[in-house]
Amino acid sequence: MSESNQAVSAFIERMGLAAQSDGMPRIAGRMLGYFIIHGGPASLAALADSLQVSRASVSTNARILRNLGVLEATAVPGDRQDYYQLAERHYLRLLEGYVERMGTMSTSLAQAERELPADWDDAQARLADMHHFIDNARDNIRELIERLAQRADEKPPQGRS
Amino acid sequence: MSESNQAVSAFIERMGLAAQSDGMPRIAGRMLGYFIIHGGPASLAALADSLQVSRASVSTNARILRNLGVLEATAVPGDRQDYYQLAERHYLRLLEGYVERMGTMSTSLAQAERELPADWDDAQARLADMHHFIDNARDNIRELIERLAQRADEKPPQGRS
DNA sequence: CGATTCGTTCAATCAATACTGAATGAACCG
DNA sequence: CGGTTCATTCAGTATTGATTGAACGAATCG
Repeated sequence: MSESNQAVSAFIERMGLAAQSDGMPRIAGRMLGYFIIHGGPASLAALADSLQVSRASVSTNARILRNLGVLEATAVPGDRQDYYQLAERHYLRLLEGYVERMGTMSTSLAQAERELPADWDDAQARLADMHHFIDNARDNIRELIERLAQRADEKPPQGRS
Repeated sequence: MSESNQAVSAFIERMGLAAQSDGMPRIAGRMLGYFIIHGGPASLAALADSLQVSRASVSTNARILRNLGVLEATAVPGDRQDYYQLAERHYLRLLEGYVERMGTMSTSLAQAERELPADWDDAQARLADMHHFIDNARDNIRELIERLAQRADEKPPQGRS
């Protein structure tokens, strides 16, 4: 029992670090870890209690995850607290985040190509090269997402607690 | 001329922001932007001067980019300064970074599966589900990288300044 | 209604980390 | 060899952004 609890918090903490290196607040990552382990709907109060952070933090980070589409709000009949649970195929959203960042990258490149003198031959070549690559990669990953989402549809995720 | 300079520094700054949202120091991003625009080998002194930052910053960020494989050291005959230039297909390295992070994610999940009680049915299911997805995505992106790297081999990038 | 229980927001605090200047050491030059 | 020019490292500063406690407003219940 103490064994498992140890493993659980280690995992949750690791998720926090991983989130951080992805440019996300650490608490958001830990919350995600919590849900992966404990599943099911959980109230903000329960999260704050379990992760030992303030309710304010839980509230703001819940919103972040909700906006990302990783968490979704749910309701428990007869209880007026807000409950959250993992969104179906929440991990797809992480990839979508990558795709989005590549999108802004792409538009930056396009803008540079437009605004720089056309006879900056070398610069234009490098911009176009990179731009082409990014768009290509983006399309591929997007396609990958759709393929994976579809495959998950065939064998939908199981089991609520 | 003032027009282009304006566009150049805007682009460089944008690259800085993009780098930051990827969890990288802003100056590293700006350096990358510099090289995309100006190409060719550049000395640390030139970078520091052009980007208006200290030599110390340029030095440490150059090492970061070098370790990432985005920049590579080069030499100019008759000049003993250190020169840097963009690595061939530097953008591939960015994707590789994603792949790597997915790798650590994957091992975290594996470890949790191992250390948690096997009869935590729901938790194990969620872990396995996510784990499976991540590995899948990782393989796909890795494959994508190879495909794109290969395609670039056929029509290798042109033009030095 | 009055009291209570929530969730959210906001100002303030705290922690992390990027950046800098000065010091150090290595490589070259006369 | 002294002198010079670099790059790097390190301790300190500054900035950014995450986290918190307190205040507020909305909803529920007796």
